[in-house]
Amino acid sequence: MLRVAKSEETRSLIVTTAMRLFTENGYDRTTMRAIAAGAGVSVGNAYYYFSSKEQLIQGFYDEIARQHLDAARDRIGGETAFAVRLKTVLLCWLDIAEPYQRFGTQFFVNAADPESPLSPFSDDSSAAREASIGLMREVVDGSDVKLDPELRGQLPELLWLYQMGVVLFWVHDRSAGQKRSRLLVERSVPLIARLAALSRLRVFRPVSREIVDLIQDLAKKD
Amino acid sequence: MLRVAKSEETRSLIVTTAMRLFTENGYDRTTMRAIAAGAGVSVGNAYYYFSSKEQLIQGFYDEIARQHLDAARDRIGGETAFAVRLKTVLLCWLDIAEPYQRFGTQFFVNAADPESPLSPFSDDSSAAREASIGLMREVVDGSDVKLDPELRGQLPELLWLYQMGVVLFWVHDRSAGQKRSRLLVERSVPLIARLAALSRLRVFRPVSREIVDLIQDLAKKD
DNA sequence: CGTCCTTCTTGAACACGTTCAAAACAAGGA
DNA sequence: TCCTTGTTTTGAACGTGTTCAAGAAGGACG
Repeated sequence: MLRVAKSEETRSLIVTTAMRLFTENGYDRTTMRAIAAGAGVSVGNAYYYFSSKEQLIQGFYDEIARQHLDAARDRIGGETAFAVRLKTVLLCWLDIAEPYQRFGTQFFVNAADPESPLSPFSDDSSAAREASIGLMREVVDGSDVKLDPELRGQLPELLWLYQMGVVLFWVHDRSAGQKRSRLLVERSVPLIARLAALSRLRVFRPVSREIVDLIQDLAKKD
Repeated sequence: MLRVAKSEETRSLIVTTAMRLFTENGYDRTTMRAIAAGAGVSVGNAYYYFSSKEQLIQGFYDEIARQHLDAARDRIGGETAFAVRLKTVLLCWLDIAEPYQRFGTQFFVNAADPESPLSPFSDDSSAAREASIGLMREVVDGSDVKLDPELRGQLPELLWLYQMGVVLFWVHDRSAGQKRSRLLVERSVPLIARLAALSRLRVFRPVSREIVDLIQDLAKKD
């Protein structure tokens, strides 16, 4: 199948060129014509492989997610404190995403569109979403945290939502090295951990139960 | 100044036409050429009054916010229960925004761009944001809720953030009459109220104090 | 009335994302 | 070698948001 190899080569040449230009000049200032020219193909050819300009960044997004999963798993190995595990995972994401913040912003703008396949809530993203939630499950299960057992099953999904919140903050973060986002993580993680621990207290239980129920009800598609 | 009156008339004719076409056909499918033609002016003229297509919806957004402020104030008058007041304000927003959900979605996509003046966190939106936070302050102050006094000052801002979360959910909500969003409000408001009340408990105080501190530190521009 | 100045208005032109009919290419079979 | 079929590639063309040089309209002042 020399044919297939050649085809794959063209495709990857296009996406590589696109990523380079996006990081160099930003998403908006990079034209499809420039990408095609840079890759030495026609503009129509780029559209033969990618149905839109937006589509071009999906591959890039998957790449970041994959890197994060690997690096985070590596870094939390051995650690048993819940707060440390969670903090490590989030800081790790900030580390990996840092070089791309400039055009990452544009990505998240597109992702904000509920109709877009790039939305973190869309069906198209479900694989990536499940993987991220899975990582949060490892964070919980690999730790020695004591929890209301009712909460335990739902916590990974809640933590993923919390992570989406951090990402939202990061997108708006214009501080050097995204240090405000780091500050947010450093100081909100202990809070989360504390709240999770509080879930076992009698006064708190009805609240955490109701949170779990509500999320389950909202998740129902009806 | 007949001149000024004429100018205002043209401006408002353009924005009215735009709103009509947006609601009829959606944001993307409404072209600037169609808006100009519908208003009986040239396309360049539309750009004389509005610097971009996006800008055209800012006026509309202000309109919704104003309506919400009026209606919500009206509806919570007399009521003293914190949870009821909060719930009323949020349901009121859902009522008012309902007819526009279809192209409202597009608005919030644009608002997701941190660079956009439409972003709820931007300087350009600060007036509208302050007004919304002010409404939340009325919700708190007009109620008989007992709170950790440290939390009290910050709570309106927290509630505004919570409202932004509800809006984010609403944007993604495809259920009939946005009943999932209503469900979210109905059931999460009591939780919020309960958590607010818990803020006075000794075990909970360090947590609520730390939340207040964190937000203050993040608000510092440095 | 004529001359300036400001405010509005025009529509052609531009750059971009995207589409599509046509061509070029590759590989098998006659 | 020549045809057939499927894949890949091309670039002109379309529709869009946006810009801009040019002009029209409406006073103010001599």
